[in-house]
Amino acid sequence: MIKLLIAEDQGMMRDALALLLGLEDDLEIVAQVSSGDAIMAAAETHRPDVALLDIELPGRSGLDVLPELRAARPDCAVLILTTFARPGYLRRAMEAGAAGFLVKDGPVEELAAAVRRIAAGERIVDPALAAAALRAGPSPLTDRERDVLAAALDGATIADVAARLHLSESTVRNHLSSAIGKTHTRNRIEAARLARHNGWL
Amino acid sequence: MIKLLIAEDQGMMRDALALLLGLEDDLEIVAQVSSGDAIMAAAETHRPDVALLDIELPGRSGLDVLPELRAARPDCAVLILTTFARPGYLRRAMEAGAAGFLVKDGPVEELAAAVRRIAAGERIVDPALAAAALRAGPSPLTDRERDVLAAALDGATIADVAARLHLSESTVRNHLSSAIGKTHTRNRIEAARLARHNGWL
DNA sequence: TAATGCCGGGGACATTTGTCCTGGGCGATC
DNA sequence: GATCGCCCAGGACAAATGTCCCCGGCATTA
Repeated sequence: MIKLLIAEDQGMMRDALALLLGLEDDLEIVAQVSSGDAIMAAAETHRPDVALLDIELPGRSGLDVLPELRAARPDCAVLILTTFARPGYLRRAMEAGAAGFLVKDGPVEELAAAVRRIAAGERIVDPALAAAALRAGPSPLTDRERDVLAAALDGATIADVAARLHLSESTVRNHLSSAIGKTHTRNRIEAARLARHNGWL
Repeated sequence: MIKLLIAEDQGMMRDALALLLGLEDDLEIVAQVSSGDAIMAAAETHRPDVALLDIELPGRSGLDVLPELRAARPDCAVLILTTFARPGYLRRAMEAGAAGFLVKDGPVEELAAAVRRIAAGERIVDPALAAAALRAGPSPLTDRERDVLAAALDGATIADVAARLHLSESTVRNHLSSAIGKTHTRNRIEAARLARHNGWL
């Protein structure tokens, strides 16, 4: 019997996954959580064999929790299940020790199969996505450039970003300019969008 | 027997919905499509009693198809099922004759219940969302302002937008300035984000 | 020890953006 | 026929943005 933890914020998707996987004879859902903050506690109490983690979650993201979960429960395999096929997501997931990476686009049958293979010790990666990850390369951004881009993503002015990060406007300007150059874009909006698309934020 | 059409692009969600609803004795899935372009043809050939439409779809959006579907098959009730609880979405859906509006956050049980009630002629709306729709009011934007905002959403410069819409830069500037004023925001990024959030695009 | 890279900060400068004003054309409405 | 709102367009101007310099501090590496 493979014990499963599901972390997914969208109620309908979470219920559906739990119901469908629960129908399988060899699978058992031992925990369902809807926020990233709840993952660790649920993993500690229910000791699942496989954790199904969404990335975009309220609280901490699945990718954030991943390293901690791997450290605390190395025998629990992690399958990242996400809507967005972003190269940087895949890269970070694999570097943090995920056993698999699945996009929600595929048919549901893929899911149960992937869970079984992962429980058996295999690794699962979408080949097309892996290629994209290699093509896009690792993030060219420094930590600060990432921070500044992330803070500028919602249309904040330079003054806003400077205030939010406790930096001077000059510094913010310089980091932004540098990020724009590295991403070969024309302004911070394009730079921020590209960075988000590649999973660099 | 209630005949159902499902339009949903995310494979895993579509499969899960079809499977779960198919388990109900009084429901029958007669068509599943993954793009907005395919909805009309499927509705014509399979003549469903209820159509479950996602909004964000490749090709035409569910809201785009809605009026046409209502006109061609008035006896087919439409239930909009979406990830995003945007006031403008709800408003457009109801004005175009949708019988219900459901957010994917809720539990799956809601869904089958909603389908039955809609098939029986009732109307379903999330009360909290309805309140938000009334609070946000109708879109204050003119058609052109909407176009220009939508074109500027991805970080395009004014020159880009002007070229894309075959307008002069002055005109684009003016429409943007007007949209910024109407949305009480500080720049086009904020204006575009707010408009998208409210479902005005 | 020297070189390198990231970080925080500042100044000068050109470009872009946003605002306000003007104007003409067009369709709907009164 | 006049009025109103929207559309398109241009000019003038202030503010924000992006680029290119500069500097010093600090940690890692060669």
